[in-house]
Amino acid sequence: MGRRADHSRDELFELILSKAVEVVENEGISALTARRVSKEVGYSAGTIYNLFENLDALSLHVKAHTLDALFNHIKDIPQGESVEKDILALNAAYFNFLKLNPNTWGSILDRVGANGQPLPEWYLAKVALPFSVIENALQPLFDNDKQAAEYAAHTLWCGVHGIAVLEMENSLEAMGGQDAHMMAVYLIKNFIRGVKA
Amino acid sequence: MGRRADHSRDELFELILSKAVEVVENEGISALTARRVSKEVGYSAGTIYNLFENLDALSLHVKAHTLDALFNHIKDIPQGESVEKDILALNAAYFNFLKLNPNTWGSILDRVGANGQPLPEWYLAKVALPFSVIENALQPLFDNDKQAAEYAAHTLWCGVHGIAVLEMENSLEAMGGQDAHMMAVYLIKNFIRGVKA
DNA sequence: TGCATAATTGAACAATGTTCAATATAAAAA
DNA sequence: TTTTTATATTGAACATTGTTCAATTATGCA
Repeated sequence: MGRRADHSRDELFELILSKAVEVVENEGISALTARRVSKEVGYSAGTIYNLFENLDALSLHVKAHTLDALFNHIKDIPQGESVEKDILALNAAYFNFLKLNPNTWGSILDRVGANGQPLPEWYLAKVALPFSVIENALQPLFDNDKQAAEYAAHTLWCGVHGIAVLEMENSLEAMGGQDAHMMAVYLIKNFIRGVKA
Repeated sequence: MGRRADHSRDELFELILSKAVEVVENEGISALTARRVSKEVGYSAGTIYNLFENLDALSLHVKAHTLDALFNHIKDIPQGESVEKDILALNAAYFNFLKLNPNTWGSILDRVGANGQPLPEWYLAKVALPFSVIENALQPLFDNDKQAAEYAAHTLWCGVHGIAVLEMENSLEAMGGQDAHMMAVYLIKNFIRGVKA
């Protein structure tokens, strides 16, 4: 078959990406294969390679989509109470997102940067967005020192991320099956108290 | 070829495992294939399946080996100064280990528990060992409350782990390329100060 | 020595990512 | 409208993967 009138190049890009997201949401990143996506889209496997350099590129876009969704999920959380309450609200929203999206969020952990290539700028920018929300919430602790708030936000949220990662891979089983959300609460409370002290 | 006198069953198990570790150390987990390991060992690929249920089982043993190595790397770090100094010494050793063993440590993150199966008990026990070292170091902060020290150790070290994870996948690039070790120091100091307060 | 047991092989299968010559269609030119 | 050009799409093909298993061969024992 030759050129179709079905979709423009951009439409096809979005179509493939949306079907890929759907597959990952429903069945996890391991189900994301060229033939599987092509079947969902109604094109042959080769067509995918016309729009994405390779499968890694496609899965990177799926991950980017998840980062967008996470950002949208936390960016409008009501803020303005105490720093601790604000951060804990973001934390709750974060773990809520993970519970709602185990497969897509799990895909973020899979083989990121494992191909040796550095992550592209546009992707790193999406990684940074959720962190910026935390930074804003922490800012009052640091007066007008943006650098300090940024550093604290990065540090604290990497920590929260670590708890989520270990939960995701079922390693929290090794520690009496503690609840990840509550562990994060404990980490946050003590971190903030330490910063204040 | 039939049964050889070269190795006993146990010897062959260890031989395969040690070659697998070697491959992962040198080239990363993605180089761990049945044919590759079998070539290193001098047996056919089928033989591996005589000793390991499948490749996931082999790679789980490789990861377990890494956990052992990590535990051995930190278990004799001198302790007995202040809690903060003790923990920071462990932290330094931890990041030193990661720097020395990027491929094997990176393999720990790869697809753990992604097959849907729960992790076996013997593996979870190895995950728990390094945490117990942290627990001992934190104990003085909690008098004789072992539960509290354990919970704090789990929480804090999951946090440190998270920083290490993001560094490993090059995502710290998204935050101005901060030094992971120093971020962990910052997290630890504030956490301990918070617990003390 | 011969037999039973078990270990080892290697071919085979299905599935994967990826490439690319052939082809069919749409757009442009005549 | 007809012809030409350009390009999107296919599907077969290749290399590599995990995994299985009948056939084979070596070992330990009777």
